[in-house]
Amino acid sequence: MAPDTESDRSGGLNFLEQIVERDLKSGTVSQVVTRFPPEPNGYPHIGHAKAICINFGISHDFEGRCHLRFDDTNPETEDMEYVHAMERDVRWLGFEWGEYQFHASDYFEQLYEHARTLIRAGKAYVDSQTDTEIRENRGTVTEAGRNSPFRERSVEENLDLFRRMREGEFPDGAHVLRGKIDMASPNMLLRDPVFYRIKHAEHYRTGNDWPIYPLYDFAHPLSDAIEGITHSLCSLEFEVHRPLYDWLVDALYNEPRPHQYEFARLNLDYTIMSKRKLLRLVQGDHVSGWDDPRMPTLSGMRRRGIPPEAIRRFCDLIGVAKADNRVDISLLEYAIRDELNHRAPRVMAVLDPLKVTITDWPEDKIEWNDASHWPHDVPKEGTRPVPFGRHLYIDRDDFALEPPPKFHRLAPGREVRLRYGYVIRCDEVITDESGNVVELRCSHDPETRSGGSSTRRVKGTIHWVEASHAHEVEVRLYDRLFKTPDPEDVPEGSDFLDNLNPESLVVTRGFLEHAVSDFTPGDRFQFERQGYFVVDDGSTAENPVFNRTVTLRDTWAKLSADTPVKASKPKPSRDRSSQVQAGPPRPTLSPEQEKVAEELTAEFGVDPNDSAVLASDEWLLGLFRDAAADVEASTAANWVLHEVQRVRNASRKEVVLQAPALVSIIELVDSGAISSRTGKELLGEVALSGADPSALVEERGLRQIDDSDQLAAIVQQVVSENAGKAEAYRGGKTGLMGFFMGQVMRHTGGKANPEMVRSLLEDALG
RNA sequence: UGCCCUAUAGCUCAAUUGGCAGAGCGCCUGACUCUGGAUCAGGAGGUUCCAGGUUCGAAUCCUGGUAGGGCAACCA
Repeated sequence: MAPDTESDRSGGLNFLEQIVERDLKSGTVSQVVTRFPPEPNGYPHIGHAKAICINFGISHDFEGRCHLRFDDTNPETEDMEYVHAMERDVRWLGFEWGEYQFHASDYFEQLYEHARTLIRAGKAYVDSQTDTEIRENRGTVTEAGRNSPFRERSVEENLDLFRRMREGEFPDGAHVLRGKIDMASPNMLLRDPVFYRIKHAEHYRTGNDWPIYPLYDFAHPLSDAIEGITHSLCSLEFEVHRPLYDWLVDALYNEPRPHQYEFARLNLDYTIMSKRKLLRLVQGDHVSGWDDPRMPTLSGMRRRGIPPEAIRRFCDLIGVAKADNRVDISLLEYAIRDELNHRAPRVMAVLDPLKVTITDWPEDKIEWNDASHWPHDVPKEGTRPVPFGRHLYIDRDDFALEPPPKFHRLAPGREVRLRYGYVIRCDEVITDESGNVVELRCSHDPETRSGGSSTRRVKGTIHWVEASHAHEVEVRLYDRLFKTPDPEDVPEGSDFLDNLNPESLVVTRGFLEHAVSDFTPGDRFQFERQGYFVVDDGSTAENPVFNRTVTLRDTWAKLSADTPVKASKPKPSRDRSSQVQAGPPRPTLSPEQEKVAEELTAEFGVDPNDSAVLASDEWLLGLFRDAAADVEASTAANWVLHEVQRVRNASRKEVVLQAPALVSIIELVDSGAISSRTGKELLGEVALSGADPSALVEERGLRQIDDSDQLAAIVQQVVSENAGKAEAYRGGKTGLMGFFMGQVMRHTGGKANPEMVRSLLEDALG
C-alpha cells in the first residue's frame, strides 16, 4: 500500500498495529509476517478486501511480509478457478506477495507428521464413533460432553489406525482423528475437536494422494507455524478458536510462534457477503455472473469501474475494530468519487435524449468551442473541441413543462446556459398527439458564447450534445442490488432474494459527445452532472457500452418529493430506561458467604457491597484479613478490591502477592513516602515478582516529591512551556488542568504529590 | 441457560495506556456561478450503555447490571 495513505488515519495506530509495534519494539519478533488465507471456493469480495488490506497493509507498514496462502483442506468445494481469481484480484488491489505463495495442501505430509507426534504424546486419538454419536456426545453449551469409548486407545493402536486411515483402508466416516483435550470444556471447540476425517475425494491439487484431509482447526494454526507467521489476523468469529489454536501450536512448537488476533469483519449496507448467497445469485441468474457490476465481488467492482485505490481508501476509512459494525454505503461511494474526481476526464453525454432545435442557428453551421476536461479543483490540463449546431439533445430531466420551485433548468419561456455553448431560451414546446414533449424550439443569445466576455448570468447550466457529431451509446445505470440495508435480515419464511432491488439495472441508449472516439474497456469518464462511467469489458467500437460506476453526490434528489426516503437504519435499541437498575452492585453469594460478608461488615466496618465481593473470593478474603491486621480496614479493602483485582485481571501470570508486601505498600503510601500512583505501579510489579516494595523504593529513588520549592519550579517550567494552553485555561478552559497535571506527573515520573501540584498549578495559572 | 467478545457524535473509528473527549463520512449554513449534484469554508451534533466505587483526576481501573454479537459442521 502507498505509505502516504497512513496519513489519512485520524488517530494513531489501530489495535492490531499497536500489537505489532509492541512485539517489534520488545524484540518478541524481529520481522512481522502475516498471511491472507482464503479458501479457494468462491470469488473474493469487498469483505476479503478488508482482510487483504489489513494483512498486506500491516506487513508493508512494518516492513515485514505477507503470505498468500490457500486454505485448501476441503476437496469438495475447492477449485483452481477460484485460486486464479484470488491471485488476480489481490494483485489488482495493489498487493504483491512475491515468492510467498503457499497452499495448505503443500503441508499435508508435514501435517500428517504433526498428527503422529500428537498421538505419540497422548494428545490425539482415533475415534471410531459415527458422526451422529460424536455430535450427540459433544454435549450442549450448558452440559458437558461424554468421553468417547475409544478415547483411551493405546498410542500403538492409534498410530496403527491412523496409518491405515492414511493408506485408504477405511471408508468415509469410519474413523476420525481427534485431539484429546477436555470433553467438559465450556468452550465447545475444546471438546476433543476433530483433526482429520476420511474423505475419498479428489483434491484439485493433490489429486487422489490423500484419502484423509485435515480440518481447518488443525491445518490453519499449524500452517501458520510452518510458515513462521508472527501475527495471524482473522475475523472475530474465530475468537473462540484461539484457545485451540494456542493448544495445538504450543503442543508442537516453541516460542516464538504465531499468535492469533481477531478483528471485526465488514458488513456493508445493501450488500451481502456470504459466499453461499453470492453463489445463489449467480446460479439463479439474478445477476449476470461473478463479475456483474452489482456484485460486491472485486471482479464485479472492477467491472463497475471502481478503482482499486478507492477500495483501499475505503478500507482505511472504515478502520479496524473489535465491535461488529455495518458500514454506510455512502462511505464507499465517497471513496470512489474522491478517487475518480482527479482521474476521470469530464465529458458530456445525454442519457435520456430530448431534441432541441436552435431556430436562429443556420442549418449547416457548426461552431467549435474548447472545453476543459477538468474542473478548477483538479490541477490538470487538457481540453477537447465541442461542436455546437442547430440540432442538439438535452436530457429530458433538464426540462419541465411546469417547473417546480427551485427548478433552475429549462422550462417554457425560460433561459438556461448550455455548458461550453450559449445561453438559450425555450420559445416553443412541440408535443405529440398524446401530449408527450418531443422537441423544444429555442433561440440563442449570440453574446453569450462560451469563453466570451459576456457577463450575463442565468441560474442554470445544463449539459447537452450536438446531434450530428454525437455517438450513440448503450448506458447501463447500476444501482444497489438490494432494497434494504440489511438484505440478510428477513422475516421467518422469506428469503434474502425477496429484497432484491428490481431497478438495480436500467439500460438506456444515449448520446455521447463527439470527442470521445476511443472506447477502450476500463476507460473512465465523468459524464458532467450525472456521474462516473466506465467503458464495459464487453464494449466494442460498433456497440459502445458504458457502466455507471457511481452517481455524483446528489443533493437535488433530496429536494425532489418523489424520491423515496432512505430506509432508516435498524439500530440495536439503546433504551437507557431499561438499563436503570436499583439493586446494589454485589455478587450473588451462597448462604455461608453471606454470613462471612455480614461478619466482615460487623467486624471491620467495611461497606456491605465490598464485603460481599471479599466474601465471594477466598484468596481475596485471606489477603484482606491479613492486611487488615496491620492497616486500617477500609484502606486495606480498597487496595484489595480495586488494585489487587486490577493486577489479577490484567495478568495471565499467577499473582504471588502476600499480605506483608501489600501492607508495606499501603504504609508507604499512607505515610506519604511514595505517591499513591507510585504505590499502584509498585503493586503491579510486586504482585508478580514477590519483591520487597520498600527495597524497590530505595533502589529506584521512588520517594514522593513533596518539596514545594522543587515542585513549584517544575510547575513554572511546565506552564511556561505551554503558554498557549495556560492562556486558554485562564480563558475558561479549565479542563486543561488535567493536561497540566499530566505534564507535571510526566516530568516527575509520577512521584509528585498530586494535591500539592494541583494547588501550585492553581496558583500559577491564576 | 454455559463460555467468550463488544458498547465513545446519526455512521465508521481515535483518544500518547489514568491527564484537553477528537477525525472522516453524513447533516445544516455560506462561498463560487459555465457541473443547482463538483469544489472550498464554516457550523451543529456527547448521559463515553447504566448504577455504585477507587483516584488529586476515570471513556480508560474495580464491582454489579443492561443491550448486541459469536460458539454445540467429519465447512473455512
